[in-house]
Amino acid sequence: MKDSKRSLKEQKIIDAAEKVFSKVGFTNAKMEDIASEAGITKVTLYSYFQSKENMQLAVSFKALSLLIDKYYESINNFKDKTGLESTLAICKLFIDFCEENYLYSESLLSYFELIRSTGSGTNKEKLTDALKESVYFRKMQDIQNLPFKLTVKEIERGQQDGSVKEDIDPMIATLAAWTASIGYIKVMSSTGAKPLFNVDMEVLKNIQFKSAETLLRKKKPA
Amino acid sequence: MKDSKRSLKEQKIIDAAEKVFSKVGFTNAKMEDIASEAGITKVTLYSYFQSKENMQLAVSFKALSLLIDKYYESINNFKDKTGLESTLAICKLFIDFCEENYLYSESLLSYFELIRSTGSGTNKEKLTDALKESVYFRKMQDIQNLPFKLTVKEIERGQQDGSVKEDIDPMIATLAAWTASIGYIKVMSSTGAKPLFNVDMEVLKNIQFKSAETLLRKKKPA
Amino acid sequence: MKDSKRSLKEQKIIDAAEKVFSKVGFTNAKMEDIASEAGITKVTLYSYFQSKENMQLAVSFKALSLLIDKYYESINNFKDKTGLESTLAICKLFIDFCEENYLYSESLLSYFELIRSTGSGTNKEKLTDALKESVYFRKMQDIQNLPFKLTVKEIERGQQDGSVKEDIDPMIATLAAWTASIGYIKVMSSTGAKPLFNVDMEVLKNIQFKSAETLLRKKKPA
Amino acid sequence: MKDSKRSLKEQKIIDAAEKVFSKVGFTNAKMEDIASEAGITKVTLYSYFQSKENMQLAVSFKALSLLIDKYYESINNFKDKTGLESTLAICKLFIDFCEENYLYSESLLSYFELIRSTGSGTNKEKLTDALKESVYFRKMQDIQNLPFKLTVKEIERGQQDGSVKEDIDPMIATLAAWTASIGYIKVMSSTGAKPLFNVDMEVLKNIQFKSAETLLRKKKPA
DNA sequence: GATGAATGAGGTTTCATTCAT
DNA sequence: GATGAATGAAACCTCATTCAT
Repeated sequence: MKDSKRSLKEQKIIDAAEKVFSKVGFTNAKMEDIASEAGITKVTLYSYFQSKENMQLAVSFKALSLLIDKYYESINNFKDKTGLESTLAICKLFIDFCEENYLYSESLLSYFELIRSTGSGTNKEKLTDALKESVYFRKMQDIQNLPFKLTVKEIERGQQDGSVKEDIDPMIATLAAWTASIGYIKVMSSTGAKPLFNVDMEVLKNIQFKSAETLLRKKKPA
Repeated sequence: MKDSKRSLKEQKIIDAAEKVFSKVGFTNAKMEDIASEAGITKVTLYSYFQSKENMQLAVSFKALSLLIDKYYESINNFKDKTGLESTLAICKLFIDFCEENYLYSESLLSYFELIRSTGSGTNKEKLTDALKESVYFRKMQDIQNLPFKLTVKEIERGQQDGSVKEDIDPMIATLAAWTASIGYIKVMSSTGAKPLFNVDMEVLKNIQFKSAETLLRKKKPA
Repeated sequence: MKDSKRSLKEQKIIDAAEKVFSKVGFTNAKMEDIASEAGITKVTLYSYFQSKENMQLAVSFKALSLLIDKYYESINNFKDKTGLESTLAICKLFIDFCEENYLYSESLLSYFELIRSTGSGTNKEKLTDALKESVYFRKMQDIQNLPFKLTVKEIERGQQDGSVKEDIDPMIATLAAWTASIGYIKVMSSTGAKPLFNVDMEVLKNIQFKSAETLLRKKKPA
Repeated sequence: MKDSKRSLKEQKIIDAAEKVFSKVGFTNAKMEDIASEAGITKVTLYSYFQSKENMQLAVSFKALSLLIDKYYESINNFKDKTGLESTLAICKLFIDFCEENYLYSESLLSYFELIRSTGSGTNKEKLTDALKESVYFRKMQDIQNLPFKLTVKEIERGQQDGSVKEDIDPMIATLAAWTASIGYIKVMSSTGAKPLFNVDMEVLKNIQFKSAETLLRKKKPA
């Protein structure tokens, strides 16, 4: 099969996987169902993805790729604005992205949890050789830090153009923003976007958002 | 068997389950292994916990119970301090608790993700009748909101004693703090507490913590 | 416990077992159910009967004892009649006995199938040492041939009083009668005494019965 | 898999089951053992036969099919002989068949006992829906009456060609013959074909056989 | 002796993954 | 490359039997 054709089919399978993962969650998803959703058989599925976990990696990769594209796009759109504005735009973008694609945010999280095993004493087993050799795993390794790097760059730009505090480490700020977003997503996802305790989740989102701004914005000199 | 004795054994089993879950993760954990870790057979295990998922609920319940106990203790210790101090202590406590017991934080998260299904159209299947009827599920339902309620109460106390801003809704503040903590935990757990991009996670924790304080603390009148 | 008391309880248990065996069959019968039917616990049950199979032996023994009692009674009632009449009475008695107590006929059959293992190459395993040592097994061995012997004796009496053919071996005749009865019982039990193919089972019984008579009755000299 | 291939494998499994059932009896037979005897795994076994009971039905079906084939063959061989001769040949065939294949005779008996539940108040539970829906159960229902029908037809032929009494209901005669055979088989199987009380079982068989002949044969007019 | 709990054995099921064609 | 069948691992379940108190 021509590469392009194979690639097309691969996308179709990933789409099917997303559909199934979204509906029943990764654990409950059956390879059989993904295959039939993609209009192929299980074995063909396996010729594209060597394992179920690999499949999830593919989804993670798609998620991260999409996210990075959006980052680039946003950064480009804000290239004439301040670094702070660009950084905040990125933060908002990330939260919105996760909110709109719960599956993607879960995939990303699960990926970062997966690689956590490396080095630490426990559950090293999770990261099998088979996995490490997977195409998508290597693809992920290549881009996994990009979102952070891009954000760092914008914060640094902000520090240069005077919109962002100078006494904050850009990497720390990036992680702080990431952290706040992840937290919001997790809490939000646990509630299914329904008001929790009568609290409109939008209000909560804004608070997290403001909090990031507070962290970054340079106070105007009196 | 006397209730107390059965309860004791139940605890022993939960301990075994925690050990196994911690080592290999919930998905990879084998009932057989949990049983032998607890020094019993699989069948006996099933006579205590109707399913593997039930077992996880038991761990979640233990986690939440422990957490709530700590909440009460902290609140009691801070009863002569301001509401703000008590609230911040609770926040710290939560983060520390999760950090020290990754398994517990995961269990809690998985529980909240589980109940997310109720009402929302998708993945309702996850919440089977069998699960709903489980003792631990009902126990969880009884206490799941307590941490929030306790936090709200302390914030309200802070508003009365003048240590906490009056223009903030206590519930929203609680969720915001919870959100920040969850985010930190998730990110931390993805890294295994190793420095991420050369950033000491303790610094990140402090930022999240400060952020909560900023949200709550009433500015001193000039 | 006094022997008499123990014996009484034993009977109560056997009664319970019979009830349960009759309702769901030996294989589907649960020790638990037998115990609760007898108003005791499973372990107590085991203190009376070392195994489920032993229990069936007890039922078999009760069945055979009852049958033998009836044989003696009938033989006594017919002691002034011819040997043929007495023999036929016994045959009828056996069929009626089995018909009225399907469970008993099954128990007897299963006992004879059980002992079949002795000596023959296959399924020797069935007859475990534990079983051989069982009280009821030994009791059965003591009386298992009595019905045959009693029948043989009546046939011999018939040969002496001229009512039964002299050229027939009494043991063979006995077995033939036994065989016909067993066949009838088996077929009957497969149909639950409902007409089979519109044939009234009573007619069938009579045929079997006549057949036995034909086999035995000495033709009157012309 | 082609139907023929699947069917072939099914036969292989049934053969394995027969071997195991014969050796240790249905109750003691382990699915695992049947599987390994058939050179497959337990799961594959289950993909062919939904349950152990189903497997027994399959054996019953094979037994009945074989028997029916023999019936047809015999009837064909005797088509130029009298109806009586053909009928007696069938009777002999049945007895020989059971004698040579104890497992088959047991299977048939157990099948007829199984369906006995229908209608009668007790032990209806035995006949679960799952069983009723089994392919082999339905197959059995389709052919279960064939042996009787074929026998009836031969008896009727005998009545027409003057070899069989006219005053006997063919169905009753059929059942009588069946009954005698079953009885013989049961008694024989209880003894393992060893002489019982020093009686050669062959003699007994002959008696049963003669008895059938007596029942059927028309007396020659003087 | 009586009891509740535990055990061992094996039937049944589901599913990711692999094999043979 | 695609397919139906098979495998292995493990969840889950029932029940006769035994243990500990």
